[in-house]
Amino acid sequence: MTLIARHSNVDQLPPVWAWTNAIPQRAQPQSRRHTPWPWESVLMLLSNTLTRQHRVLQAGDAVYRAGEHLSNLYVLNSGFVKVMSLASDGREQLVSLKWRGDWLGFDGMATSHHSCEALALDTSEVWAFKYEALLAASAQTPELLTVLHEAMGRELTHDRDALMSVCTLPAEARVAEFLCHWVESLAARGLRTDAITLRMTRAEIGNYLGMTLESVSRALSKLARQQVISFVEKRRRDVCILDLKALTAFIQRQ
Amino acid sequence: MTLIARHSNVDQLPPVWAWTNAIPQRAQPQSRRHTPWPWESVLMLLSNTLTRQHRVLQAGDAVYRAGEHLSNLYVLNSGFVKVMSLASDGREQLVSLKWRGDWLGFDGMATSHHSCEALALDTSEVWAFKYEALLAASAQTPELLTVLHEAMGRELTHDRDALMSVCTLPAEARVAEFLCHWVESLAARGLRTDAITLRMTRAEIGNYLGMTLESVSRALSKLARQQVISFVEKRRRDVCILDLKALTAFIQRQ
DNA sequence: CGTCCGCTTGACAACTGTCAACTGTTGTGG
DNA sequence: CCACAACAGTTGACAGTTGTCAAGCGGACG
Repeated sequence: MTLIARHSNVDQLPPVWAWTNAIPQRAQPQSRRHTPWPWESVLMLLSNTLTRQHRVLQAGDAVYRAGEHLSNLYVLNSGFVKVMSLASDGREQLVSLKWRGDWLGFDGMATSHHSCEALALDTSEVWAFKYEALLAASAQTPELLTVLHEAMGRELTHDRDALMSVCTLPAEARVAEFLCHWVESLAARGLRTDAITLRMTRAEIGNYLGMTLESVSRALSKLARQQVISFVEKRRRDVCILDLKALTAFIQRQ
Repeated sequence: MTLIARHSNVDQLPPVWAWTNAIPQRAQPQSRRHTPWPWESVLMLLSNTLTRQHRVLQAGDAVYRAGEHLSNLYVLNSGFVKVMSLASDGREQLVSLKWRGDWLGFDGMATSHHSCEALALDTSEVWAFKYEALLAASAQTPELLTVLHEAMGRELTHDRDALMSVCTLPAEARVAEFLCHWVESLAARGLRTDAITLRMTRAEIGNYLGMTLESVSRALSKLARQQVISFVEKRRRDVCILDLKALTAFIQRQ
């Protein structure tokens, strides 16, 4: 339990946060691509200008389902959500993972009907905003519109990064990048980045990264063998990041 | 020149259109995922509510470049544009192809700086709209905001379809899907769909689909060998769609 | 006319998927 | 409380798709 290694730059831990399982720490230096955004002030802006509806979800519950009419956009206030795209022939694709502060529901804007499903992977809380009300408020408050567009732009950028990843990187590198991106997401929210709790099966990770669950398992085993990561006891979903530099190096070569 | 086969449902050809190389025909039944949108009325709405700046580009010219400040959004009025995402380590990824009526520039909304490059693959004309002016006008005209958001939603949906394609389909199927999608794009614009002019090298197609140029070449050769497509004379970039049903069948099985 | 570039094709190698066996954990019902 | 089934994960052997390398062809263009 206390075997989790800590990065040396953790000099002081802030008070415990209402955040799933993870203990917050000082904000860390950000990566190049994923610059921090003031999601806390965004949440405040939203609370001040709009009425919201809170919704608590258990793991497995859907925020929205494919085909549903787009009536709300959502902001994830706590927990962890996966977004699945469904093809008519039965293929499923995990296209995005969402953390605190992320928006949900943009995939419904093209046709007014959601083209994806958003499923909670952990106990989660979302704030639901009526799409119409959001648009109306945006007309009054340009700041709100900017916030919305920034979020959409980030989603677009993320999807394209994902596409580049599966198109240009070999399987092992994709797994390494997956872990790095997870770390960045935690860092951007001021959470500790020395250990991550994958609340997904190997099959889900594999689907997300375009490979089989066996390849995911092998890649993780190799990273562990090389002391880049380690697992907490027998819990193979709790990953300690032993050497972030080595992990990022894995993305580039091989 | 006249060797191009015609689908039997072409009973009458409308007058020639100012569209690159392709001759328009009756609008065809749309696919499930890519529903038609009234891009012509969108163009009219835009011309009525905003001042626009026309810009003509030659093949190779950039609509915008990565890193540039987001000052305009663009609507492609004619021609053909590719959008490239650039990684800091030099990798390049063709993430999107744009036809008439498509919007360009959303990738800059996350950070106010474009994260991609948009390069003309053919002589093209874009309409540039000041982003600030567009936002201001959207506050006045809700219809305009809806149009904008629909376009962003479509882009998001497209990117996720692309991700699912590279993650779940084998190389040959991806090539077939690429051709099908091209046909759908032509159909959605009322253009003839029996022949398409790829204004891209095999390497560009391969980059787009996450495979090597050799794999693209082999896949196209196989489709031609099976009479699903054919090439116009020696021009290996002009593809006739002989059997659209067989082509879509290629997406599913193998 | 010669070079460069795009494309095709073959031979081979390598990465990754498939199949199978095994372990360990979790949850359920007798 | 235990036996059992179901599920998640790991690992090995093997096969197959796809990448790599190379050669050759033909068109475009100076």
